[in-house]
Amino acid sequence: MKERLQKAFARTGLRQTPQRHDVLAWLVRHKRHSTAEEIFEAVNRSNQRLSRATVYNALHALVESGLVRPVAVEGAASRFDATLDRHHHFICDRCGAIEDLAWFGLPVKAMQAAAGGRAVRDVEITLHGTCERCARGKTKPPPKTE
Amino acid sequence: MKERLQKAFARTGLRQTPQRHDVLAWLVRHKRHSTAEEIFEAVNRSNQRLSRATVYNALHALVESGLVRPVAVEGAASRFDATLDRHHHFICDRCGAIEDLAWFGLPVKAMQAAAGGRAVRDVEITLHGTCERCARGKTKPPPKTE
DNA sequence: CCACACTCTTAGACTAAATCTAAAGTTGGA
DNA sequence: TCCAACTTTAGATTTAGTCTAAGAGTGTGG
Repeated sequence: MKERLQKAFARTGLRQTPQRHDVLAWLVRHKRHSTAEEIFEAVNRSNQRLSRATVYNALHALVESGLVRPVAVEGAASRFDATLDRHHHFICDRCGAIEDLAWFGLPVKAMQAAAGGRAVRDVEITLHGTCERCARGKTKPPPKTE
Repeated sequence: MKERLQKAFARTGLRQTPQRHDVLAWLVRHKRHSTAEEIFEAVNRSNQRLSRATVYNALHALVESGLVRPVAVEGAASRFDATLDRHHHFICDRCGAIEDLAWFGLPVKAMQAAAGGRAVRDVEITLHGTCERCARGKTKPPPKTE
């Protein structure tokens, strides 16, 4: 694990500070999609002491170098995701949970046609719907009677 | 136009207040992807006087009823998008511009396989890369030399 | 091994986005 | 008309994220 992170840092040329290491390690270890605040608390709780600003700095550096990906969630604190493996996301309308989905390919031709002259670096796919827990009625049903 | 909005409201059963109308009208008329703040200023500038909270209320009601879609942008105020027509999005890494792309279909089977038992309501696709303006060097190049 | 330049981290102030609250205004149905 | 439910309002409040200035860490040339 240590080595995996070492390599990741080496590969991207990003200087590895203890703080950056801890942030990335947390994201790799915990597959949920944490907010900056959660990471801040979690890492501080364990060993290292690091400031809020450092969490943001580290996250930005990691995103910049591609080791971490921001998961865009509307109307809430953004979440982050170590992406040493490719995957898509599913967000539940009702409870807001973010789940990982297996990677599936895209219609590259159609996509490039739509993109026109733009240089595409990455594609982000998010499915929205109802997660299995919510579908089973584990959470309160939507207020609409209709 | 008026009628189009009328119909949209009727279709969803959402009560049409002047404020909601104005917010939706702005989004339909201006194809850029506005923030709540922009809408607040724009609508107030013209005719109606409406409070910040109302803009948020209206946007949430509209999103709820499907007339408007939030465009999740990490690390910035969320933007909104009247979607009476289907399309995807492109976000420029460098300048942050959000552009609409022509709709293209997805590999439905693979997608459903990845989704497993989850009920999918919608799919959101966002391409990331460099927009044409930035590619032409109209903005400062990235600091990396590498 | 030291000095210097550079990068990173820190605490806390600050800004901006979004929500909450309590009161007043609308609306439609009985 | 009257009532109950819903909507809007202004402004306070909460929360996310950035900024700043000072200090610590790192690495390279001497």
